[in-house]
Amino acid sequence: MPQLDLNDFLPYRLSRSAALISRKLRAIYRRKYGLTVPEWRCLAILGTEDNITASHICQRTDMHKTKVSRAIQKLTRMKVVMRVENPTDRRSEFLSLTPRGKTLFNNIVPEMLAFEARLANALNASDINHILTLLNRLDKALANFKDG
Amino acid sequence: MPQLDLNDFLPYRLSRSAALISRKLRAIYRRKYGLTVPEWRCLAILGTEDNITASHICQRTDMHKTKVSRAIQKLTRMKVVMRVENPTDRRSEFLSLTPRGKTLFNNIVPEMLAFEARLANALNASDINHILTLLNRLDKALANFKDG
DNA sequence: ATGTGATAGTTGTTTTTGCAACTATCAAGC
DNA sequence: GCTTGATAGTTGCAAAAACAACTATCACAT
Repeated sequence: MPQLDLNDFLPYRLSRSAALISRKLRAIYRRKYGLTVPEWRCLAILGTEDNITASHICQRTDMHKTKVSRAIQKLTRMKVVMRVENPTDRRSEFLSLTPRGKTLFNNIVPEMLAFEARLANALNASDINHILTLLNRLDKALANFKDG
Repeated sequence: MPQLDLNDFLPYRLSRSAALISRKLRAIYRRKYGLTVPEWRCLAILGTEDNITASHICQRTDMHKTKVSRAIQKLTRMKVVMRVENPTDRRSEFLSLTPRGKTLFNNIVPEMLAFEARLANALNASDINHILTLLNRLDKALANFKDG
C-alpha cells in the first residue's frame, strides 16, 4: 500500500515553514506598527512600485482582491496610501504612498532586512538564493496546474 | 538607502508559494471529503502514527493547540477519530483512527500522492528533495530565533 | 446605440483563526 | 498531604480570512 509521510510531503512542509517564518515576522509590523500581513504586503509593493492599481497588487502578491481591497482601505484611512483617479479606466484608481507612508515604509524596511540578515547568517550563505530559485520553478510548475 | 525587493524576500516568497500550492490541494479534501486543512493534517498524522496525544500532533505539525483541539473535535464527531483514556496522565487522551477513519485516510492518500507525482513531473526530479532539505535547514535555523 | 460578457473593486455573510483565560491534572518540594 | 508551578486540553471572544453577490465601468460585436 502506498505510503504518505507528511514530513516529505512538499505542500505540508512548505506551509509549515511559511507559517513558522511568518509568525516570527508578524510581531514586528504588528506590534510596532499596527499592520496586518496583507497591509504590510501592500505597503511593501507600493514602496517599490508607484502608481499601480489594486489588481496589480493582487497579481504581484497573489492575494485575493477582497483582502487587498480591505488592506488598502485601512492604509488609506491611516493616510499611508493615497488614491488617484485613473482617467483611462474609471473602475480603478492609481495607488501610491503618501509622504507619511514612505516614512513608515522606510522605518520598517531595515527591520525586515535585519531579519533577513540573521536568517542568511543562520543558514549557509547560498541556501536562501537556492530556495528562492527552487520556489520560482515551483510557482511556474503550479501555474500550469488546473485548479481543483 | 537599503533596498527591499519582495520577490527576493524569503518570508514573502515562501508564504506565497505555500498559499498557491495549498489552494490547489485544498479543493481535494474539502469538496470531496468535507475536511479543512487542520483536519486533514490530523488525519494524516493519525494515519501514520497511532495512539498519540493531541499535544503530540501539535509538535509534529506546528499547529496551535486550539486548532488541533477543534479539528479533533470535528473528526471525533465524524466518527473518524476515537479517543482512549490515557491511564498514566488523565489530562490527555490517546487518539487513533476508527475503521471509518482508516478508510477515509486510504481514500485520500492516493490523491495526494498523485498530486505529488504531477509535481515531481513538472519539476526536475531532484528539485523536490532539494527544497525539502533546504526547508529542513530553514526550520532548524528559525527554531533558534527568539519570538518577536 | 445597445446588448453581452468581462474586469475592477466593494460589501455582506459565514468560517477560521489566534489569543487569552479557564479547568483539570500532574510533578516536585516542603 | 499541601502548596506551587507547569502541562493538556477546552472554551469564549475578537480579529482575520474565504466566498459569494453586488455595482460600476469597459471592450466589443451587432
